[in-house]
Amino acid sequence: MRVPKTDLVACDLWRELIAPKASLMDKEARLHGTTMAEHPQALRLWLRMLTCTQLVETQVRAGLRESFATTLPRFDLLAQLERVPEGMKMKDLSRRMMVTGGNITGITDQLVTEGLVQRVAVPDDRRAFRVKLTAKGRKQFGAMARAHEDWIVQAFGSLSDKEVSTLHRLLGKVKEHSHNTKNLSTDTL
Amino acid sequence: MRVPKTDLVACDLWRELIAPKASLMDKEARLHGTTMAEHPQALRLWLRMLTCTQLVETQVRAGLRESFATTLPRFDLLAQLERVPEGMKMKDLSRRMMVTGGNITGITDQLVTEGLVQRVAVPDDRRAFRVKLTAKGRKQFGAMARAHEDWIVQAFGSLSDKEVSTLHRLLGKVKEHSHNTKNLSTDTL
DNA sequence: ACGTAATCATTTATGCCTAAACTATTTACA
DNA sequence: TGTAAATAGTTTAGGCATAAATGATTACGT
Repeated sequence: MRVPKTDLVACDLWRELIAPKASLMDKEARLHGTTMAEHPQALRLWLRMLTCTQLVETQVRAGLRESFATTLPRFDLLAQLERVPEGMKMKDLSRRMMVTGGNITGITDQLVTEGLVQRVAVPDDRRAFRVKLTAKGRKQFGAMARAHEDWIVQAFGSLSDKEVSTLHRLLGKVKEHSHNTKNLSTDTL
Repeated sequence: MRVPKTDLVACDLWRELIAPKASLMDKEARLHGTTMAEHPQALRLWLRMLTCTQLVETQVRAGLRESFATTLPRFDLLAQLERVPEGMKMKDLSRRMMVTGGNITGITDQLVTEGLVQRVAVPDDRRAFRVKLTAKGRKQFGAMARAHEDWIVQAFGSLSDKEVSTLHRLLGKVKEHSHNTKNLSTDTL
């Protein structure tokens, strides 16, 4: 984690600083009438969320590296393919993994040289490939997925079932809101 | 947003898949008696959290790039320095930002050539530097911080105050748990 | 004191990730 | 049909991130 990376990035803090600034209502008014009152709370939430993500991600990355000599992006790509026996086009992988196409090219190249996936030509579109797991890839992913699941369960092991589902629900709202507003503001990617 | 990048990384999905596997109690037992019952729920939560983080992070990165021609890691480093007029040692920056020392060296180099920070020798330790903001750096960071705050408030704008504080509290538990267990399992970094 | 160990910063090698430019193909439409 | 636009994938240049090795300095134990 990482994202890691991206540009991940995370500052653990400079939190609980951020002097209380005036003009709270102005900013709130700009935000199509939400009920959010003081911004610093959202900022603190964001920084904490970033920290949590990075902590879990770091552990997962270390596990993948130490136990399987692989990386999180490669694991993620294999995971996409695992339940799609006929494979996926690179463009679809790009969309699903929320990364750029050039990135998919690189990760796929690695997995091809490791013999875990293969590129298959698409009959009716000579531009496109279909990336699919090899038998070796399917076997190797199985072992990684089991370990991965353990790591994640452990990472959230301090929460009750109810707390997990509350988190899941609230983050769902954040996700939907982000998806809805992103096309309006900056149409990146 | 990742983050970044990070090795950030995120797969949006292969979620709501993961066949219900047997041996639930075995794994639960391994987890020092938490109340977590079915793992897939934790996995789904994790993937959603990763997605949310990456969505917000992508927007922040785009904003920093388009509005200020800078990057998230540089912004994060400036943020660390902003409230510490005497500056911080590179080692401290590394710890606070949860990245490796070599990374801090690179980001600091960039900010030095941009004239936003400077390295100052530490009198009683000729190995170390103290990195501090220049006047230009302090001014530039102020503008970025204001915009950044707006973006974050907007990203969480669909949540009520209560929901924000619930999220903050639950993620606090995850964070503490991670901090407590990480030294026991893998002592990375 | 002196030598070993720890610490601070940097360098090197490698990989992920992006944005932007490019190639090749397909689609649309006039 | 022929040309312009869109699409699939790759390439390139640059920044972020890590792990591991190195150099310089300081701390420590005996």
